[in-house]
Amino acid sequence: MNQQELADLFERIADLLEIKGEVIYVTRAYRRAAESLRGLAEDIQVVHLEGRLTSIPGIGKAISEKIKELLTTGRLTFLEKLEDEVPPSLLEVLQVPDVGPRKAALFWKQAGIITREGLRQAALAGKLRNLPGMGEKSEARILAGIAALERMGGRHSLETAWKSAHIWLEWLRSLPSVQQAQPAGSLRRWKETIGDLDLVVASNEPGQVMQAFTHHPDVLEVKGQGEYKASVELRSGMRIQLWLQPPHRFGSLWQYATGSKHHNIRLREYAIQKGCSLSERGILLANGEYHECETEEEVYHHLGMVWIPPELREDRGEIQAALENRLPALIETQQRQAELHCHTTWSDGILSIEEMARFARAKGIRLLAITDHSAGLGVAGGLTVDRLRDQRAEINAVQQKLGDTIQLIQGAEVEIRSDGSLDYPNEVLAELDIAIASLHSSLKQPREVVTQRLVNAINNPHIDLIGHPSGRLFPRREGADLDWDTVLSAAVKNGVALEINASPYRLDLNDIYARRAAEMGILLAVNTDAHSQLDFELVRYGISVARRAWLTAGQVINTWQPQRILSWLHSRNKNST
DNA sequence: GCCGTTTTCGGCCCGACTGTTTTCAGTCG
Repeated sequence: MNQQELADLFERIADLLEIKGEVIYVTRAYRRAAESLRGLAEDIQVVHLEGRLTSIPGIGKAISEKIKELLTTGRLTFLEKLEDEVPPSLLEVLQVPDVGPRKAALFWKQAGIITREGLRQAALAGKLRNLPGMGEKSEARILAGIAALERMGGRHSLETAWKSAHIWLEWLRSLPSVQQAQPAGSLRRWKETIGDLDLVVASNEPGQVMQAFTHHPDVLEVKGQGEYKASVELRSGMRIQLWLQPPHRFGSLWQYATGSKHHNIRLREYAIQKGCSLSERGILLANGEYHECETEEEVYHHLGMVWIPPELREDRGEIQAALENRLPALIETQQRQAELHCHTTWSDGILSIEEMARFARAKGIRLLAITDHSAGLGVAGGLTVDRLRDQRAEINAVQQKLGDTIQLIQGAEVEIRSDGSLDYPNEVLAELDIAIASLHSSLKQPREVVTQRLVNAINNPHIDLIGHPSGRLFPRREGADLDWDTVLSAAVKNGVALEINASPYRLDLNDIYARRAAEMGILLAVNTDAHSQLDFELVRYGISVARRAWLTAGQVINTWQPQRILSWLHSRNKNST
């Protein structure tokens, strides 16, 4: 059992306890522990074996005992008893919008409802309206909520969300009563996937903005609307939440709406320690005065810390670091100088080597590695050894044609076969300027097997970089169940770099392991894995993972001068021969 | 249930919005 699964179980316990009626602080403690486990980059087994469980924030005596029981027996008596008391199927009722723990308990205890379908039937039969605190409107909301749940496509990719957000922000900015419109929420923090779009607006005529927003032709339904915020569902199924404040309070609003929730809670707890109270309206000082903030910087500065980049606002130590003025100088997109992973018509790309090189150059890329697939990946039309050698001639020819405006090197994305061997023999790998090894198949192998495959590749002296290490694909394919401690240790030992694949459907390594890797001294590479010219634009998504991982430019190879990258690759090759 | 340069006990983020209420509870972010 890994920490993600443990986190899911503790969330489950929190939900069930809440329905049962446990005091809020107990359930909050379980949620805090779950969140902490999700952000843990270390292997929980190792933490357990070294007796360090209670050093994890939010995990004390009681929860650490439960973790021990789960890790040693695979079961948890406490949860089993709880599930006897509270029907677990109530968790699907809890997912219905506007149904929280109190309502779920009400439906269960007073109407015998324990499933979502049961809830739907009861609502259709008009049996909910007579329950205490319920009425016809609440009953209708529940039916609408169940319907929404069924048509909602779940979370959106970062790319989908940003494309939509840009259109809406442009539209909002075109309104005469809007002074400022900005992205907020998980979008602005560049989380891997996005639920709702959160947008914030500064305006002195909030009523006009609200009116225009809720009457936009793309709006299917207005879910809620007040003076300061509105929530709508679009015809596309996406939801948008809009927050409004006058310009002199915009900083407080933007800070609040950006989150994360855990970051805000931590920040507000800190504010209390300092004798003030923080909210989306401003800072309530000890003397009773309200300090309103026009900018986010004012909010953080007032609390005695530097402004925190949104990507870091996940309650992973950023507030302490900001107080001590030791936040990293995060990598920026425009610092990218090299692209080390792309495909051409030689395998499954859609452009020739020359076309890719020209487009890369236009994007400011000064070094481009052509890394087509090896033969083993049948679907991608991978290169045999003979074709690989032919390709070198074409790369040289294009290099000659383009002169010193861009440096081209030859690499390959070498398949790690299901038996752990590599797709090219060592003497062929040795001829390459850069060798990337990637997993594409047999990702469902048991942890020890799939981990060993990756470690074999890392141990090969000719491999420089591991491509999209876990192999995950949003939204469908889970990554391999890797033993990350083993993988990262092998990478450190061999000086092999790990890729942060920038495709919004991969984002692999993720932020948590990228941060851990960098802390261990492993080099990272942010690559787009481009198959066409448009894919070069995806770099921003990869950079967002790097920023969420607290990375500086120096830790990411792609920001290095071409000459430095070549020296690094050269030194690796020399060491191995 | 967790946690502590104001506490090992007594706290635990804060406000907007909705519906059923007539002053508030529940949900959400």
